[in-house]
Amino acid sequence: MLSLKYIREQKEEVINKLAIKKFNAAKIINEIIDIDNYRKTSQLNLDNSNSELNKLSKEIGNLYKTGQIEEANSAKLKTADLKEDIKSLNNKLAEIEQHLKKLLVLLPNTPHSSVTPGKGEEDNVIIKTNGEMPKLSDNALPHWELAKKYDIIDFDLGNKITGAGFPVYKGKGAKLQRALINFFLDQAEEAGYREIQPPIMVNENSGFGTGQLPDKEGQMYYAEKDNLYLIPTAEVPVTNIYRDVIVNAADFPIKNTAYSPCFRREAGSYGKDVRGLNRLHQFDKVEIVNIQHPNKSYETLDEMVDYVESLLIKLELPYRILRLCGGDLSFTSALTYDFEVYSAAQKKWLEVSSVSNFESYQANRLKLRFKEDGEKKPKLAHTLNGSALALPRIVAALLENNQTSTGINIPKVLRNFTRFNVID
RNA sequence: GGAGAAAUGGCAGAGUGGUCGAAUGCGACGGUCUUGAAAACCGCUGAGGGUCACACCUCCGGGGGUUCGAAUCCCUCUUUCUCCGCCA
Repeated sequence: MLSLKYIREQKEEVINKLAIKKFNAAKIINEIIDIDNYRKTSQLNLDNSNSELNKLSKEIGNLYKTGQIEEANSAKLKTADLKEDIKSLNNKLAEIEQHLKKLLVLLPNTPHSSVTPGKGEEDNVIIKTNGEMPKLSDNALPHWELAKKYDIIDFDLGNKITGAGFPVYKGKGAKLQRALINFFLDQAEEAGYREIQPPIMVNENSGFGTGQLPDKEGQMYYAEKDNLYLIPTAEVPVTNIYRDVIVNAADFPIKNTAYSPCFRREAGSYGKDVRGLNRLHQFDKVEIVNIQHPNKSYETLDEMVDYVESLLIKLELPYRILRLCGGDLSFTSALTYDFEVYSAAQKKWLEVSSVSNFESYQANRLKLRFKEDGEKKPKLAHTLNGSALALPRIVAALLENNQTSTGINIPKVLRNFTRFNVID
């Protein structure tokens, strides 16, 4: 969430910036400021009453010590009203704070200055297109046909065991998954990321910390009995490692990577674009997460973009990079670059990575801070993350783009991992 | 799942009703000494609210209670450890 200080001090700026995200913030912000003022006066009242009670208690203690029992007893009587006040002031303050937080959580992150206005997907800015477009024969098959032909991914079987969107990878299909995961993790390690194997279920606090809760609650699978959520991305557990932590500024940038299965309910997306591997309820992904000093987070974002790009080049896939417009930017992000690969048989661009800077938006929820040299108070750090990469659409593009009459060729960089060169 | 013990600052570890936001040690940081470093010595060292700055207030796992007053007593939840049971 945005910090109160920022909202108070840069009210107009916040309103204008949120307008780029098509969010009308004026009313909420005015309410927030009013409530915060009320909070301050209530806090002051409470503090004064507490202070008075503390003084009285000390006096009573002294009276007892010097044997002035009667005086002590009569002083005690005076505390009753005060205690009553404190109790109700406390309750009131708790209510105010809760209300304030509820409003703060409604505000999305402000976009970076490079973000252009726009309605949605159609207004995203293509900043680069690269790689060779494959030339397929007229009888080229989409990946779901190829998956069946070579018996490597079984959607019907997944449907039987679990339901739609839970495919079963078999034989070389399963090995290809494992190869990609290992390739991505090895690459990340080479780029300086520490490998993490996180829990794939998280509690409510973690879901709140990275911004999935409360607003995206319906997108996560939820185990009611234990009050736990299946993660939609490793971003959630990995970033939450640093919840309530004051990190050492000398440790920046803090780089972690993790492979995890990801679970998404995808409530509300029917029919369109969901064939085959295009949209699943469970999929595999390697995520990279960075924690960085506010002055350097955009440098780091660029590095992450370069890194993701290097993976696509190594996999020999045609790709393009988009800068998301205000209307398509996620609730928590300040700036996001999407990567899409071209899946030649479907003749579609498929999103395979999303690299974002959240600035201090998540950090404020997480209370992830750092101490600057010579400064007394800790400051909020910046968090960033990106997919590097999400597997299913990579697999879709690899299968479609590399199909030949004799089988599907595995890209050279993966052959040490798959230990086969062709799926046939 | 059952029985018992515990949870205190970056870490270790005192503290069983007032003078405790908290001894002591280690670590970190600053300084003296040194060509530099180590050692030694001196100093400093939690977070949040509030203030121009102070004052003041809150926080000793979470929540609730007793009391004029709670790190300390009571209830409850969570977590950790030990023992038993079960088990990949």
